[in-house]
Amino acid sequence: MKMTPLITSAVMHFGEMGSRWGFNRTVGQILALIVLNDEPISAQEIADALNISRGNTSMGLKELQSWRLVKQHLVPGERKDFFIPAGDIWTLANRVFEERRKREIDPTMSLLRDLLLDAPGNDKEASAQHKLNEIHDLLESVTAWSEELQNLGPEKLNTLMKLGSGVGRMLDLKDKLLPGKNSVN
Amino acid sequence: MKMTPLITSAVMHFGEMGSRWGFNRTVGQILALIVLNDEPISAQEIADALNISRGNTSMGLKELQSWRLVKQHLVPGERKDFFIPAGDIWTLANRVFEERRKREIDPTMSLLRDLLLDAPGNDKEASAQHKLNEIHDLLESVTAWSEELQNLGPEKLNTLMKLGSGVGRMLDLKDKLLPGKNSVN
DNA sequence: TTAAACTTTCAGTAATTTCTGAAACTTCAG
DNA sequence: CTGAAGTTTCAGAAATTACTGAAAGTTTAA
Repeated sequence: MKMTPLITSAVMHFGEMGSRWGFNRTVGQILALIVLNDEPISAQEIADALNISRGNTSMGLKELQSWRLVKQHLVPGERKDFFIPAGDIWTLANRVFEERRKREIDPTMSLLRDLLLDAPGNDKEASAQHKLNEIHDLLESVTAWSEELQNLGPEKLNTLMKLGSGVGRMLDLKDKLLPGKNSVN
Repeated sequence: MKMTPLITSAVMHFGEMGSRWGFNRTVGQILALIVLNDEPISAQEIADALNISRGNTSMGLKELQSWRLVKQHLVPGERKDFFIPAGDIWTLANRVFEERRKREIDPTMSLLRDLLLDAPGNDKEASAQHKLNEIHDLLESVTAWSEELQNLGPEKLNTLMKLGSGVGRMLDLKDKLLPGKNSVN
């Protein structure tokens, strides 16, 4: 399980970026190692390759499983657990996206909903509430849309993304062809 | 500058979420306070309202300015600086998005480009490189697309988002109407 | 040019987060 | 059963990140 220089660089980078992506250094490193490795890899091999404690490895793997980024792969004859990525690159990116939405947006939406239920105590509060409402609506649109996009599936999503500036033109086109169909939601 | 209960709750929550959104607790609190406050507010008032040191306040404001989320607002007669949001809610959300892309995606794209330049040393490296390439392409699409969407401007973007599941249907429609126009990029 | 009013910086401290490793637990072959 | 091979947990140590407050810096009115 000696890492090649290329893999080492990538693993180290994913470690450094880890905290910006919502997990910590070792979790990022473990993820990179599992993704870049062609073979299923055991917890012990991971600990050795990254020079981290067995306990830390176990926690990192647990977290990656909670993010649904890696999964266990049981090898028939073997006693120990092996790990592999939970899907292709596209799937993994999606999972990170979704999981982050849950952690970064959902709690705020829920708080905002609560705060908007109370009657404002005075003008200041009324104005603040109005702004909180704007934030809530924005987050709601973004959430709904991201779910929509996920439902499109990889192929269509790719078509849409590759469309580039064509999206703008397409919207115009649609307005001409299907007037009054804006309220699809 | 006594905060009302509503504003206090919101400010505290934005503080707690701060770290998940890419900055720290006080920065989140300061942002919320500036956004929810109708009047421009001075650094000293912020420090008092949040019970944080003047130094910390100054650093937080500096960071928020580097994110282009708040800006100075010079009041004619006054000596001190006042602060206000750098735009409406939509603009602010966009800035956070953009700024995070810079911090979370761009460095990785740049590393991946470098790693893909080297010739693979063996089969393992060749395979890893292939995966890194996939990641690179994915990030590139996402980046390009998010720029595209920003160029659409708020109104069109909103139309697109509100379209909901209509997007899928629209893509089908487009294929029928404009066959062979997929390669807009 | 002075000094009052304000801002920024930064060394040291406090708070938080991550990591280790030993102990407890689980599973299974013999 | 028993113990070997493995995993998980968690209290404390280490590392990182955030915060304070005093000192240095800046600006402007007089």
